[in-house]
Amino acid sequence: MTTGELKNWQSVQDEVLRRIHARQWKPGDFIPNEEELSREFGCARATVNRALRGLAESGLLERKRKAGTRVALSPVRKAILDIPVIRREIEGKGRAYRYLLLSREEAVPPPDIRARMQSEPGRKLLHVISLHMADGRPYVFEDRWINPDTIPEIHEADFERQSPNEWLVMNTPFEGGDITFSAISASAREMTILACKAHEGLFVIDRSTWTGKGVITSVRLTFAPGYQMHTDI
Amino acid sequence: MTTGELKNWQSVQDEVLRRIHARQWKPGDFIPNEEELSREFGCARATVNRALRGLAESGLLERKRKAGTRVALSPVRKAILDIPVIRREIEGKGRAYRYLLLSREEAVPPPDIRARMQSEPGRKLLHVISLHMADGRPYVFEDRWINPDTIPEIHEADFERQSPNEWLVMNTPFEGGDITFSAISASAREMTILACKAHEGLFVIDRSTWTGKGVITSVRLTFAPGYQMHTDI
DNA sequence: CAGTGGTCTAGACCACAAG
DNA sequence: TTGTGGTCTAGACCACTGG
Repeated sequence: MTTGELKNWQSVQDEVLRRIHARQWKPGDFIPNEEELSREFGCARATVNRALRGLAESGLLERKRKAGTRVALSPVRKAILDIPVIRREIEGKGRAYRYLLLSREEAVPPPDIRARMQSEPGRKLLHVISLHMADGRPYVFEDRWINPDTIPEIHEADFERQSPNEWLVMNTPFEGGDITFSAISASAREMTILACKAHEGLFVIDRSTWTGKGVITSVRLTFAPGYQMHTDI
Repeated sequence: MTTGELKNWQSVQDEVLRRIHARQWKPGDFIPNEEELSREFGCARATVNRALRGLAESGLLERKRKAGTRVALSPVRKAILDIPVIRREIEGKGRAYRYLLLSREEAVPPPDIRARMQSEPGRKLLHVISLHMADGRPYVFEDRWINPDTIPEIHEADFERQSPNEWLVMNTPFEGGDITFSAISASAREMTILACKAHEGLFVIDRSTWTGKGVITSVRLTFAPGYQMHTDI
């Protein structure tokens, strides 16, 4: 069967995907090398490379020099989650955003926070607690520690008007970080702030971000009951 | 200041990142076009393109034809989550994997499942419930519906030996799907199966996958207390 | 050692969108 | 209309790795 000329990398990728889904190329099989494919498709090898590279990045193909390219046996699928600013997330759902600063103080952090932020024992950090609301109802509760050493301008920030979440995103391009997703059961504090029932299951995101100068901030976002994080794969 | 010759796309990308982090190029700023940068760095335009394309995909740059390339104002960071087979996830943590089939039957699905799987009213689907254990303790509880119309070979699957999770990954390369993450509070059923206390917060993943023939499967994974999903950004 | 993917190049044309 | 990114090409060399 001839497939005609596939002149762009998208159509090459589509054709490769088609063959995998049609099980013409099965998991574990080696597929022809780039040079052969480029001859078959009537395009340059670079075009085939572009197509296959994408599929390898998404985990569907495994590529090794000398060995060749094979269809992944157990494809590790990758889900891509967008992490927008909370205000945008709420407004994006067509709901009215409101923000409330609950507290702002300098304090010595508890051991777990201190460890995550690699700050010295006894050193005070900025502790900001706030609430984001959608259509007047609590949406997510933000408990954040900020290291002023890595971001001195923080003292000029007005957290009455703008949430630390938004201020930091706009003012400190970070270089790296990590995110942890988990679930907790609502305790008295969450009950009060999020206006939920005792022991409701709550979705939690813990996030830390850093630059070359060290850890900037560590935050726990506790979402109101019913929150869902969704993505396509 | 001269940066010398940057001959590969990685070093070009690093240099661009450096300038953004050093706030030489600030959020909202336009950066020089590809042709200028390629002259400055002493490399081909394609090399600059490769470097900038990656940064645009990760959300740090915004590129538009004719307009040019600018540093994103509010970078929508993307977290990439690996979704491995559960057995691999457990074994990857150095823990002993065990799998238990709890039930397997043909049944008419409840309305929410039927809607998600786009199956006809009254049509029976395969319903498989199973438990994955790590070091002898419940790890995650798998409640899965499978549409035999889209994957007839399912009847040959031996779910006593291999979990539906693994069987499906190995046997049906899917074309698309969606994932939802949320939290619930443990009810009697979860208490029994996961051996946890009442009302503990549990992490939940709902996932559906499809091919051109329709929805293959829809699964709810309910994780034992303390489960965390982690990634770097 | 040799075969495969990974990358760079110089040049070309195309597609989109701002003015 | 025109400037910018998006892509393709043909060829070249490099880097890794299996045999």
